Amino acid sequence: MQIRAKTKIMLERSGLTRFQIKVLEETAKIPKGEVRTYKEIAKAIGSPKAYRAVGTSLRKNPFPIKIPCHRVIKSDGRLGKYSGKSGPRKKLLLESEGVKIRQGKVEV
DNA sequence: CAACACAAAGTAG
DNA sequence: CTACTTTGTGTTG
Repeated sequence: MQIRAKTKIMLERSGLTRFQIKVLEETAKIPKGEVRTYKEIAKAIGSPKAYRAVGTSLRKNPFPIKIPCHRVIKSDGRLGKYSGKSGPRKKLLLESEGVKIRQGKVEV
């Protein structure tokens, strides 16, 4: 699912930064059944070291409807804090999309 | 300025 | 292997 020009304008208008827009676009481009690491996202938007900023941005997730943040994981295959303690949501979501989990890690 | 849904390399166990 | 520390980046409070 790709973000449309209209949506982008909407994002900018929502008070997001350029960095955010790119993060959201990249995240929205992740195909079903696949995952992308924070690092890959950061690299894709031009700041390979801003992986942390990516996480911060997704955490604030302006559009949870359009942005499947559960497809964004850590570089070593772990899910990250999205799963947290409130229950295995990220894991279940990913598994439902065809991503296999191996002992807390995404299948490599 | 401090914290954060991170990464990588170093040290310690 | 896990856990903790430091450095780097951008957003949030």
